Amino acid sequence: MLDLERLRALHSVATYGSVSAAADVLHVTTSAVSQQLAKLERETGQKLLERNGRGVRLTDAAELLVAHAERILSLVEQAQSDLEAHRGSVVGQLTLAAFPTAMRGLVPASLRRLNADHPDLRVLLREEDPLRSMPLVSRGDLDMAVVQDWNNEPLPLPDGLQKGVICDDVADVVLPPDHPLAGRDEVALKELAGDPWISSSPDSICCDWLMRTLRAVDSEPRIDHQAYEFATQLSLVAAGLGNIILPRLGRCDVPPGVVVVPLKEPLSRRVYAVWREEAARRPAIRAAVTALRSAV
Amino acid sequence: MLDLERLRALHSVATYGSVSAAADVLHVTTSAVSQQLAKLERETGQKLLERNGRGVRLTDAAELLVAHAERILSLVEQAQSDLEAHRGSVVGQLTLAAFPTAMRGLVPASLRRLNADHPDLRVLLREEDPLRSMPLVSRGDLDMAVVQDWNNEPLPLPDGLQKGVICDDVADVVLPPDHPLAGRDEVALKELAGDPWISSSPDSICCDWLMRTLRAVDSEPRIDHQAYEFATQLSLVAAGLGNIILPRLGRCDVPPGVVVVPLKEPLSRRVYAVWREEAARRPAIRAAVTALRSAV
DNA sequence: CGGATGGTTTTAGAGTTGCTTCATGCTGGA
DNA sequence: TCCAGCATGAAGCAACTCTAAAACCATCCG
Repeated sequence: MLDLERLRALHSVATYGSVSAAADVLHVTTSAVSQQLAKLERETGQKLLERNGRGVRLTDAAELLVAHAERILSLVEQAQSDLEAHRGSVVGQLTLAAFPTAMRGLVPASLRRLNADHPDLRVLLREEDPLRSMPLVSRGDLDMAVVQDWNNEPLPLPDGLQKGVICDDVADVVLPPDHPLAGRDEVALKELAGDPWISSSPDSICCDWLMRTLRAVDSEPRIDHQAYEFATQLSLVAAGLGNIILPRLGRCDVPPGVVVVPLKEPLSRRVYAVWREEAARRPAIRAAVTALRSAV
Repeated sequence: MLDLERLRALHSVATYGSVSAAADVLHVTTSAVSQQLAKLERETGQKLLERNGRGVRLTDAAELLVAHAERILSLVEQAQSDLEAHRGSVVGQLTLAAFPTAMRGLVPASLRRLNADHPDLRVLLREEDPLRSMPLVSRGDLDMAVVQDWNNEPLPLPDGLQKGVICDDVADVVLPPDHPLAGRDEVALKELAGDPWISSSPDSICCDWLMRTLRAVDSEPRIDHQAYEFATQLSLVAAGLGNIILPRLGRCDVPPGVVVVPLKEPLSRRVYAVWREEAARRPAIRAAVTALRSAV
């Protein structure tokens, strides 16, 4: 009888391309994975890996087995999920990540409610940008991630994941006190072409998006400054160094003087929860989605 | 992660009705099965078995899990089978049973040929009546069984098994030397109504069939004698104690005096090989079927 | 050419698992 | 009430599977 752990090891090698990457995902040493695969080769009587340069390559037999393993492992997770659903009660452990703003403006209230409604569920929380959190959900290190996309750029959802909408989050422009348009009731983005801008963390999904959005109205957008936190960014705005786009979710107090102006064509981002489709029926997942939605 | 061995234990309990029966099928002690199931309960966090009289009963959660397990275990065996098929070469071990006549008239030649063509395949052979061999194939104790049915009574095939026709085997009537119809070229069964008959082993498929077949021409068939081997039965016929129906397959020398007479409406039985459908693609299974067919 | 580098396999040893045996508990029928 | 049948629990032993460390191997680069 084939062993599930071994199939999983092989599957991970196929997915992540090397023994060491697989070991990483499975949280064991490469030695363990290597030994498991050697045993799998003995059991099946077939060569599964061959050395290929510094790494390994799967043989045809291994590819065949991986195709089966994929279906088998998926069925197994579905079985677990169904079993939890049958139990009905929300218990156990849920590992959750959220992007920074949600972490402040959305998650705390949701989590308080989730804890109150389901005291036996242990939620482990961490802050993570969508670009990083979604692969972690796929590989099983996270059960759920709170992510967002912008209305002008839909988020690509990795295979095997499902998403549910949590809410929409409108963003405004924040201008320095002495900005010529500071007195306006609303402003169009292209009126701000040529202004200097302040962005958040350079390798985050937000920064990418800001660049592409400004490019639509300004061939050479000036993103002159960068700061991780909105509070810091607002200080820079107060000092007259540039504008920012500030989502309403998780907004903190703005310093005196700076002006928050709504956009004529509103920019909004949509907040989602994502999870593995095999886990869709877990009561803990359902409860977390409900809690996130009700906190808005 | 659920463990396949544990799922299999649960599945066996569901299929065979008790922990001890399951242990029997899995070739371990009841204690081992009991411990595995206890562990499975801890892992899933749900009660799976409850005591019921002297035995156990599955809970709803267990039934749910069994339904999943069925699909998972089937996929796993298919994967193994596919993997062997991919390898192509006929190696490993094949456990085969055949009904008594086939054991003598069909299997020896087939097996010699199979061994010659595939020296690396180890075939384990045993004699077993179809009524017993087919459940053994289902439960995995046998890989293949050679069985037969009669043209007037198709064989019911258990769920999950497949069959392939090997050959047809015509049967004649054997009459004592002094029988009034002993000189005939052929005879109709109903002409023999009222004669005494000799059958083989009382709990075999052949004896059942003989009874039902004779009843079609004789409301009160007289099955007066019983002997396990055809050679013995023929001696009884030679002694004038009754008639027998003798299949041509595996026929041994008939004693002097007794007369073999073909039937007007020939009775024939069809010989099949049966195997688990999950194992259908195993090269060893294919090779064995081929060898059986070519030996006819 | 030769050492540094990134990756895999091998080996030895420790901890864990899972089996068997034996003992115990529980239920239903003689 | 006792016995037979079935399930569970504890102790001991064998097998497994992990980690750590070292060996091995192909590539890259000075």
